[in-house]
Amino acid sequence: MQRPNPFDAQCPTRKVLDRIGDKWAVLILILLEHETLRFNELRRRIEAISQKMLSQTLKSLERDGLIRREAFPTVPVTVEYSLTELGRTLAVTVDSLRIWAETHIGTVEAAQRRYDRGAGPDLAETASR
Amino acid sequence: MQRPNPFDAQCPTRKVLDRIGDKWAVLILILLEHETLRFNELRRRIEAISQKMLSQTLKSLERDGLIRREAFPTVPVTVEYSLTELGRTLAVTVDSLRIWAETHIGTVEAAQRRYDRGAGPDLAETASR
DNA sequence: CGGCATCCTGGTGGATACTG
DNA sequence: CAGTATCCACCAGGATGCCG
Repeated sequence: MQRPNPFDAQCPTRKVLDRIGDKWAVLILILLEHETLRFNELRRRIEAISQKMLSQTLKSLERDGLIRREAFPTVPVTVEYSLTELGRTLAVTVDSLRIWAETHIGTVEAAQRRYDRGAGPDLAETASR
Repeated sequence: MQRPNPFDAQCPTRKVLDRIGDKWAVLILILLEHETLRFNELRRRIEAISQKMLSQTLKSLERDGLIRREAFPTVPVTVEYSLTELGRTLAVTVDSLRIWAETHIGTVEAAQRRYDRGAGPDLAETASR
């Protein structure tokens, strides 16, 4: 079988990458990694997410088999979201991104300030050829 | 110092996460992980990216200190892009995402088909409380 | 509580043309 | 070759209102 090529726009692997590209999805995966949460609990935890985006993101994560949705017929209704086994493996991987971000945020911000200060940071770039 | 909280919209860590959320950025990092490339080479490799998005993405990656841009005064001008040390560490992390995607794409697609088939996949969801 | 339907806007990104 | 500049269409996503 041929190796998936994420640089091809049609590649299914690219679709997965796009899904991860969704920042809300990433945050939800990280949150659910350690506990089961209800809809409004998620809403409160993720500052500034609209309920539209939350419900939309939850639905596609469920469709992808990454999270499990359980509804309990209480009044009012109670709905719990948790990771599936598959989701758990992705959450671990994604969490390493969060860790990278937390670790290197300082370096990145310093680079940004340097870049913003001088339009031409390094003059060594005019090497001969 | 207080732990960065990516669920707070203002958190700088979230900004990094958002950057990774950019699918083009991810693809560029992966491409540059193993070789230095010129502008139009990148353009050819990443199917369907517009030159606007490419140049825009390259610029912000450079600003973040993740890639290095070197221009050579040949005619016509030659520009090479490569990863910085910082960029290399991120590329490694991001690459694990690509691997996850390639590994589990089959499972995800199966889950999607199951979900799309029956609107109510599992009936066990009506547990008592 | 946990959503869905509708409406509406701003900003993302494509297409095109031009330049050093 | 490696971009920048301009214009513009589209739709992601916020706001609001309603419902089981």
